[in-house]
Amino acid sequence: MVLELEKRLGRSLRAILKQKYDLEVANIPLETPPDLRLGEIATPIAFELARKLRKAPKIIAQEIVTALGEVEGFAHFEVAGAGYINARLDRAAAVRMMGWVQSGLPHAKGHALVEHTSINPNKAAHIGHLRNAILGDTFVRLLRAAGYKVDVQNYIDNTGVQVADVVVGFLHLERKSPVEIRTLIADSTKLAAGPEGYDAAIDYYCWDLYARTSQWYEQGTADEKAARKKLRLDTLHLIERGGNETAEIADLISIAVLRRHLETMLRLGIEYDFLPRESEILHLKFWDAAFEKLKKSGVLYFENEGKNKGCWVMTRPGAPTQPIQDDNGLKGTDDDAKVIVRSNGTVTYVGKDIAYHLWKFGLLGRDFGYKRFFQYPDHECWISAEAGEKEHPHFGDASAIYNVIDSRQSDPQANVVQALRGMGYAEQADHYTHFSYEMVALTPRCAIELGYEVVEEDRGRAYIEVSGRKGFGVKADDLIDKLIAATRAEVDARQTGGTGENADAERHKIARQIAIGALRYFMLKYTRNSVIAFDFKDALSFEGETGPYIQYAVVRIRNIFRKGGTSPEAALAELAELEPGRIAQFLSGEENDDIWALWLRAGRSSMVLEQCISGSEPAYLAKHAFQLAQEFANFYHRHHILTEEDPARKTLLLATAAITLRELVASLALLGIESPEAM
RNA sequence: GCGCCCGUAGCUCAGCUGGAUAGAGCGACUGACUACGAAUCAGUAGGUCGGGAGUUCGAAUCUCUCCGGGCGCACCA
Repeated sequence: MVLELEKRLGRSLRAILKQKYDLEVANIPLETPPDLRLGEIATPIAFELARKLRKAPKIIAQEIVTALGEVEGFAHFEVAGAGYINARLDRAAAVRMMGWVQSGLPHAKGHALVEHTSINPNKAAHIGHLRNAILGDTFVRLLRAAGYKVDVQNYIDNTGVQVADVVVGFLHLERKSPVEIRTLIADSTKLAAGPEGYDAAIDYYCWDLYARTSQWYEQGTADEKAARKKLRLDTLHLIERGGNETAEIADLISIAVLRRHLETMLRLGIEYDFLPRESEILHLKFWDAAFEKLKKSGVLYFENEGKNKGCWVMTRPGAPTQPIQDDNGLKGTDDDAKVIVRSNGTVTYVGKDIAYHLWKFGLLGRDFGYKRFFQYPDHECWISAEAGEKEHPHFGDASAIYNVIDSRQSDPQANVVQALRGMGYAEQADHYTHFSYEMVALTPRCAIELGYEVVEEDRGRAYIEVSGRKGFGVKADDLIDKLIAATRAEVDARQTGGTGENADAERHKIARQIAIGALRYFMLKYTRNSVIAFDFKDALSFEGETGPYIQYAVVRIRNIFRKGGTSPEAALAELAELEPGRIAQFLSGEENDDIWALWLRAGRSSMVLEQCISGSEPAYLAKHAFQLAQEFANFYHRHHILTEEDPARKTLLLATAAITLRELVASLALLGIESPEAM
């Protein structure tokens, strides 16, 4: 609602500036006044024009207000302060505008591809991965709500060193045979379903084994260390090549761990459409196709001199585009260039990534094979395969891509974009978004609480980085379990869900909804480039700026309708029957500002959604939902709806609750948070 | 050395493309349950927006510089 009105006002203002002063202003700055008493929308445009027109801002503002006359949806305009133009909305009209079911189907905006999670399939997911997956999943929901067709991908590096390390651990540290490994995986799946829970699961097993193997590389004599490092490299090469027993073991492990990751993420309502794997990128020769294009476009050149002699390299972003020349005009070498093909002929990570991203945009001329892998309640998740199923959906060919990858990888990401641009794909490069975010770290207190040794040097720090290699971190499933236990205790204390036959199932469901709400909100309330210093005290909090606070507002509204024997739909239908004059009466005056504030906030949702997408920042919506809930709590305490004697006013109050409910539930859903029936 | 990010209340963080008296949560202290359930609300205290200079009618926001912290700068992935 506010978005539409702002656009309308912007158009009117632009027309006036053109007609009156012959000025073309592309973007009229519009803002929210600090106080409702100053109106709902304001513009400081007169300040900007003061110099150009050589007139006082106040006079310009007055001229514009006079020229504006009447604009539909607005009550009136006024000049305030040193030259602000403040707009006051026609409150009754705004309310009636929102009361109708307006949203409709958003128009098609294009095909977006979001890649997130992408955990190395060699250990359990931890809180850092949760932030990635929750950010990515939420952004997917936002894009879909805005009208994009979205494919969700989870890239699986099943042939990298991390998987190799676990394979080395199984084969050489534990000296397990392939048969034993197979049995272990099968058994762990059964055990994890029983009382032992996730502690018995394969990803937990690998968590410890990976840490032990990493340590093992560093132990022993110099000769032993060298031998172990060689073992690691040989294992990696066997896995990359494929078609051997080591590669089969690696595949077994990575598939089993991957399934666990999908299960963990499903607990949070996170689903994927496609799982492209590195093994297929290698075996289907994506690189060969990319290499030809890179050479042809001149992005890659062969280095004959300097430290990168014998490599195919590319110029880094920001570096001079032409090879460096010395004082004598002789072409020198760019030692700072990025190596893409090593002197031994193998491709680096960035090289493979360029090929993969050409595929994402449909520019590679090759495709994956596709196999069914994981069944969700309402759709299938596919995985890449060398020889896939005949019938399969098609992925790739996106017009915009979003890579949810932590900020430490911004350099390689920039290299890939640079390569695309260099190949002439400027349009694609412009729609390539590195959706970067900062890591989740542990506070020293939290680390000590978990029983980790914290060296003196780290105790004074604000946070300590999580490390899979060291086995240092909080596992995702452990955290979820802990949250559910805590919410269940609260639910039991309140006897939410009653004491009847189905009480246990009901309470479990509610506890789960609240726990997930708390976790997702916790990961979304911080803006992307803020490091989260994780602490159980904050993550297990259900009060204040948290998911449960917002869910509680929803439950309260539902209780009102339940006790009042009516429904939100009925309340809005009744509102439509009310004459505008009465609505205006109930919304005018400062004593009713809190009611109007709720409508206004609720009416900002689509604007917030747009901001979230243009800024790639889900935190704006998290904040918005909280503020809406907060304003409702305020309203709730000030007005007792069900005992309101004036039926017309009661209708308006009920409609206010109905609109708030609609927007809260919708906002929570976009954040991936369910709205419980009771709590 | 080069690049990116950060520094706002005791703590954790918002502050949108520069705009009107800098906000929230937590913590502290006062109060409010016979109510549409207090996972709530009202109130109080608490900030030279890291320091300095500049641009501007106007700077937490833009530029420069300094200080302090984090992360990247592989023929690793």
